[in-house]
Amino acid sequence: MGVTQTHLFTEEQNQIAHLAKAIAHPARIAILQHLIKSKSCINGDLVLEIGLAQATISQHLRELKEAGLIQGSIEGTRVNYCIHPEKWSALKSLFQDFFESYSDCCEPTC
Amino acid sequence: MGVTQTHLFTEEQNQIAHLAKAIAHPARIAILQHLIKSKSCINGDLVLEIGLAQATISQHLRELKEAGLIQGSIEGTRVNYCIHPEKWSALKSLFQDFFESYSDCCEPTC
DNA sequence: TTTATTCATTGCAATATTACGATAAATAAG
DNA sequence: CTTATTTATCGTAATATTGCAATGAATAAA
Repeated sequence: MGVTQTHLFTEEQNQIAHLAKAIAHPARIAILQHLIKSKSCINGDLVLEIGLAQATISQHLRELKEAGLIQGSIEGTRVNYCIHPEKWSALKSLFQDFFESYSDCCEPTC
Repeated sequence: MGVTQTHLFTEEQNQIAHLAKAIAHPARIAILQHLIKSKSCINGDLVLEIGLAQATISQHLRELKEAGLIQGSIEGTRVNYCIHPEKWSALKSLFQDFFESYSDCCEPTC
């Protein structure tokens, strides 16, 4: 137990849940918002901006990278992280479709 | 440790993260999709539809209820669960704004 | 070369999540 | 009243997440 039974669900259900999990932490939202605001930014900025330890930020960045939402390019001793445009679009579409599958079709009956 | 430092983040960041967490499990996505499809439905249906144990489904339903995304009304021995329309709208708006804060403003620089 | 800077990784502790059997609570059916 | 049926809750085990200090790896600066 303690492990999600992904085989019980559709590809789409797992995909939505997986991407939701990637953004299911305020630090990761803060990171994404900061990347959006400053277009591209370096890891050190984030440690100052957010009050978490460097190791913790690095871990959150890795999770976002593994989900495909951001990408990083090495620039000397620094790393330039930014939003992955295509993946962001895909995320947006996936969630939009999911959210609209309700408002399109349904009226509450209880 | 192991506890999220919510005080470091804005209300909005915590809100988005919290709602993302509520839908960050394929079983909960499956439940929401089923509620959407069948407009209103009972718990027992979900146990059959999804392959998880009754106690597990009940737990997921509670999490969705705590996030405000669904509501349940007792009907005999059964409970009629359905999407909470206002909360669903709020969720949709919150995420839409978040997603569009990127595509509105930014071109990748790396 | 030596030293500093930046970021990733490792290892660990605390806590949260996922899943389920067992059981309780409430109503319906007999 | 007795017996299902349905759902919630409790307890527990397995695993995942969060956070950080310490350390490593790589480049830049001196």
